[in-house]
Amino acid sequence: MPRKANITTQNLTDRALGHFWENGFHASSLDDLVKSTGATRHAIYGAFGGKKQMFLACFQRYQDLVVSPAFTQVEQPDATLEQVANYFEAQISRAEETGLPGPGCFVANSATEVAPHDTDVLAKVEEHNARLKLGFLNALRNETPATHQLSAEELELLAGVLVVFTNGLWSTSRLTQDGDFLRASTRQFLETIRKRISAP
Amino acid sequence: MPRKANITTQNLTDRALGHFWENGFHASSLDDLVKSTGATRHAIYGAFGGKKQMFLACFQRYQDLVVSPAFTQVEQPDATLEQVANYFEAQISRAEETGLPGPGCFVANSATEVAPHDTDVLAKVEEHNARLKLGFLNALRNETPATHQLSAEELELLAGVLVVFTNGLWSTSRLTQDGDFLRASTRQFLETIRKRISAP
DNA sequence: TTTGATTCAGAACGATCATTCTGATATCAA
DNA sequence: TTGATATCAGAATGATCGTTCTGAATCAAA
Repeated sequence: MPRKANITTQNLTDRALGHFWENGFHASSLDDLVKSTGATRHAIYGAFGGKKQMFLACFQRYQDLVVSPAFTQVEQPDATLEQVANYFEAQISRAEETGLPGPGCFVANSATEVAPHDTDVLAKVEEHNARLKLGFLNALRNETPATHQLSAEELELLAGVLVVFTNGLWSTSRLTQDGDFLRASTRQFLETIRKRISAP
Repeated sequence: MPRKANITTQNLTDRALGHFWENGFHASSLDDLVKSTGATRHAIYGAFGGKKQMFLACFQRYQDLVVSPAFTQVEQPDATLEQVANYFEAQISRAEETGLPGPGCFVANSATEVAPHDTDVLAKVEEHNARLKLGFLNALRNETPATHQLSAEELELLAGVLVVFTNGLWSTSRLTQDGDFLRASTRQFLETIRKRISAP
């Protein structure tokens, strides 16, 4: 049992998250993490076992801290595209407060940089994308009028399209400094989806 | 003037391109590049001046070798969404031949990994995205019926949506081994766009 | 063949990487 | 206070990084 616990494992994770989020895995050195967390190397290795495990802990923390609070509304049984729009707005305004161009999405960044070469990260990324797809599908179903225009397969594909767009959007948020552009793109996209699933 | 030129600068670039494309900038060491090109360090530094400049040369080579051949059809004055679909199909089938999950898009990868921390790469990424947007806008205009439903601003935003989707799609191609999923997603997306710009 | 420039393979370099280790310091039970 | 333990700051370690350098091999022109 620890005698002193000035820095908890969760605090450590919270402070490291920002650095991994912004710089990715390879460009985040242990020195950087020591500086940004204020913890000693000993503490980091004691808490996680290594840089990689620390990264995975930050991944999980990101989902709990950033993804879930904004996305649970999409997963509600009665959610529609309005909740999807709220989810996008929440993430865009958060990015604006932090400053654009921003770090984008921790998961999307990991998907391109780390996941292709690391099965652990790949599994977590796919789990995240599956969650997004399920939530989007839920909203699409509720939005679709009773007289379905689209088959179940088409609806599922559309949910996948939403996931693809989402990943592209957070990628864009690493480059643009214009939050309103992200907002307008999202609105156009959702308008397009809405027209697609509405009755002709 | 060189006495011996077994390996030209272009050959060097071609061979390094694959490694940077798959592994990104940070995870591609000089040792890796020496091995994958078959050239000496001396040759690499003589031809480019450093790892970073070599990366930029590969970036340009990627555009000439991969992007332009598939995208010029979208930039033709009479191009429509059919050419856009052909562009996607060309890239997806190329990825399938190379093997999925694949390296995705060199530019999209660089956009998340390198561009936020390097102004040179950022400029090239933005240039690429601007080119895509212009081409997509061209196709959207030609596809739109004479009695416009959408304003010029909306059409431009839609072109931006296409760019966002594109980046998300190539990101997905780094994770999935199912080319038909990419195809189906693209088809659904383009169907959605088509319905959006068609008369009601 | 001799010469002089060029490319070669690979060693050398200083910096930095992730990881481990070492005393000194701080904390708590007694 | 004392003694045991946990955390501290930072040095040590071996590996690897990007870059430069060295001497041998290779070439075209004399």
